[in-house]
Amino acid sequence: MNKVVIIDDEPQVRRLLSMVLKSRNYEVHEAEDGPSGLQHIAFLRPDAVLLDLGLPAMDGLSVLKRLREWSEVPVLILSVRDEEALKVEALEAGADDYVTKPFGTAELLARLAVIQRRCFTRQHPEITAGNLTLNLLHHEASLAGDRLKLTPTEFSLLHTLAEHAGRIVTFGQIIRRVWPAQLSDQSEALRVHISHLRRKLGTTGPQIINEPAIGYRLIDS
Amino acid sequence: MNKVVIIDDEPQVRRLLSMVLKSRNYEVHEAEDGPSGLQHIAFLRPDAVLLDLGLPAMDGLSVLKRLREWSEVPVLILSVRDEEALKVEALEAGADDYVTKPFGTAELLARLAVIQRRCFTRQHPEITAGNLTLNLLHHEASLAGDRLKLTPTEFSLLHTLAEHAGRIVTFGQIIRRVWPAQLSDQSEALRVHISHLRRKLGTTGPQIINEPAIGYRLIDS
DNA sequence: CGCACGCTTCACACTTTCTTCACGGCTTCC
DNA sequence: GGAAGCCGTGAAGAAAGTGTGAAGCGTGCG
Repeated sequence: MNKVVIIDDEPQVRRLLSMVLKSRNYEVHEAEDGPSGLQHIAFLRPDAVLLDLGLPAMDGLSVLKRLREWSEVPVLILSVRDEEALKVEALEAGADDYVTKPFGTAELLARLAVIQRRCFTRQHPEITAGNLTLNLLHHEASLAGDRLKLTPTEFSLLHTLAEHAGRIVTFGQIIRRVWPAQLSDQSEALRVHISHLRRKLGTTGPQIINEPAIGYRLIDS
Repeated sequence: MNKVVIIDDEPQVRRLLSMVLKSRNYEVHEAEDGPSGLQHIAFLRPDAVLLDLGLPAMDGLSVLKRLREWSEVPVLILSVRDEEALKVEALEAGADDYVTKPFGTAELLARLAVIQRRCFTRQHPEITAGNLTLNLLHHEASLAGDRLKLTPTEFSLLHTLAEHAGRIVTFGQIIRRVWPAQLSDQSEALRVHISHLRRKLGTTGPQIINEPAIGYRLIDS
């Protein structure tokens, strides 16, 4: 059965969603704020998340960003606001789709089905490649037990490579991941960051191999 | 590079989209109606499609349904209409997302990135011919399990041949695929690259057979 | 304000890949 | 058999792509 976590502070919205989804055979779990929502997700490993942007205390965008540090579960954003800026921000932060309240149940279910159509290899909050370990939850990287000091961009870049360790990741894939919705060409910057990463990884850790005109590959050893 | 096909009957919309996407390093191809759009997609195998719902003659929904019979390329719907019924119908027919005109370029790019990221984690498109395997997503080729080190041109060339394994591919077809928008005659270079490929394929893999004055054919060994 | 930090841009040396050229072998056709 | 066209491949220069030090730019902070 499909598990869904709903994060919304309004009980009546949660009840409505819950009813609709249960009638479609979803297993529904509710949370009324960001922190408890994250806990639910970490514990239950749902197949999708419905997230309200307008939460008290910790807003939906922050929840999403935190979530995306360790999980790629499909997220459907719910919001009363119709501001393009917020939509874009949420999409850039890793949301999979966006529904504006009030919404029809048909549209909701259709969009939910779309974002779920992709089946994930569920993600551990930790990635390892050889003697390299990335803790996505805490944004920490360590090499053979020693803590690496990485800048945010470097971490994101290494994350992208490590996630597909051993395989080629194309320049386009990297740039879309590390610099989402950036108009200017980042390939110049990319080379520099690769250079920095290589220095920090040293000769004992995994190596970043260039595949000319295609991309990079992280290999153990 | 990322290939995108735009299907829209309004030239100014195509031009705007084309400009925006080209600045983001997409390779853009335009079509002004459904049938020619489908032809483009079939031939170019783009990484994403932007499809207008309000086309003359064959409407966007029909195009999408036809497309989904044989391709899973990510499709982003463009439409002036804001009817929920139509949105839902398009999403259910297999569209990946939906943007309502007029839209901001930032939102467009963000949504395009999202549906492409989905493609990134999707099942890897692979082509096989005998003991040769081409992973198009990662630009990797392997022969009996061992990875082949191919240059971009060699990969593209082998891709073209493998896609039609067993059948003749003419010089013209090859050159148009491997060197698009190249005016000078590449037949000299083609022979050299074929030579290199043959060496890398060795005697155990598929063989590249010359059909004099016509083209080449890849046959399983 | 001045400083530290991270990101980007630039310059330039270096590496890999692409194209061109040369030449010899092969096939076809008369 | 000979001429003409087609093809394969080594070698070398041209072009494209890559690595890295250093400088410039913006931001946040004491």
